[in-house]
Amino acid sequence: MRAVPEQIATQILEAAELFAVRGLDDTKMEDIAAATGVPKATLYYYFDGKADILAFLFHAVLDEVAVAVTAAATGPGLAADRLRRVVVAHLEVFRRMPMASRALQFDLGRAARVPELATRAEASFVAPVRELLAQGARDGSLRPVPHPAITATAIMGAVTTTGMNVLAMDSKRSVRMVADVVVALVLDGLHPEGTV
Amino acid sequence: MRAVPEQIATQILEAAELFAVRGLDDTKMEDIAAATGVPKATLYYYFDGKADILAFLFHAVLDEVAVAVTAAATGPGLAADRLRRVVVAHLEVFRRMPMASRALQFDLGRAARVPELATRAEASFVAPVRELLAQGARDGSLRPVPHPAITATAIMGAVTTTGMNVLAMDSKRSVRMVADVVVALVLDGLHPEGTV
DNA sequence: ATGGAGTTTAGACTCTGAGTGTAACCTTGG
DNA sequence: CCAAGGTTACACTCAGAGTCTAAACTCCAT
Repeated sequence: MRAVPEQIATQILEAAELFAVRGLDDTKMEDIAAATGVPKATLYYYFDGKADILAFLFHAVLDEVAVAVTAAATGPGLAADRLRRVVVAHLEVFRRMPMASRALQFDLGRAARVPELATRAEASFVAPVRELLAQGARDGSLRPVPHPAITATAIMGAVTTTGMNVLAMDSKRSVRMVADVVVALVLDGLHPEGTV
Repeated sequence: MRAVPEQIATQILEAAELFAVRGLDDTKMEDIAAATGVPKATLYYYFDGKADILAFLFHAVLDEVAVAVTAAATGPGLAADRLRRVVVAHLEVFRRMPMASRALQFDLGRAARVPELATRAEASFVAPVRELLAQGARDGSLRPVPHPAITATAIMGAVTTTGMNVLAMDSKRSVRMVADVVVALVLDGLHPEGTV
């Protein structure tokens, strides 16, 4: 993949809906050319193929997540507060880039096969949350957990699944409300008050 | 899709690894024929095409989940105990059918596009858990939540993501241990003891 | 201005692989 | 023994990804 000009990058992002609703396979290069206004030959000039265009899109989403999550995770305050802000920040990406998020979910397998993308997904969310769990155990704002990596994975699953199924699919739900539900689950659990 | 003979069904299940590691597109009908020992023409006799074979595989996984989760959800005991058993039952499927689970995750988009499969996935997990949340609020074993559907979605995300990334990918982790971690997160939350 | 390097595009081409169609062969119950 | 339906080989069509070529254009640096 060559350095992609601004103009083309924007077009691709805006055409994310193509991939989101039909998936990579049912999207012809000519469809992409038509939707973006970038001729097929030019697309091949910049990208190594159809999958490479998708990878570019995923890259953009994961960058967005990485930046937002890192900022939230390394900000001020107790670990528990930062964890809340991490969840909100991640969920906001689903609202900001619903189509690209859906495309990512849609062709997840293809993304996972590009090792760099899988690593980046891990680094964008699981690693920061795992670190936050350790800090929370230290500053007393979070209960120590026996397997932070697995707990972090579970939290990521809760966030991405709600982000995907609720925020990216239905623009009427507010990010704040969904975040409150997820944060309440993750921090308070489901046991009735005073039972823990 | 015609009624698939036992023999062929078993072969397909066993060949799930093909789809799990390469995805549907990079798997040729000839690959499937070679892996299963079922000639290409015979595959086309029983299935409506490549995607239909994948749908059959997904069907098998979701049936497994639906049966296990329903049994756990409708068993005896308080809602909180049943919720724990639901999580364990669901996670056990990832261990029992790791390759088919990975295939499902891999080509998730394709599955979601087949409406019947999407509905079935919803009915297999989200609906029972949502119902359990309502029962738990009644029997006092679970805290009432403002948006049970979203909470149920978040729980499903936590379970499927850990099942996928931990159990289906790495056979060394025990289902019991992973289930304990997820259940602790979902029931107790991360707040330190006595804070809630 | 001129030449060269890189960008952009059209269009024709190759090649892979999904899916079809046909006909042969086999198996089994009546 | 026949008929119906299961099973298979093989040859075929067709869509679409990706390649190649060459022309046109842009933007410098000399």
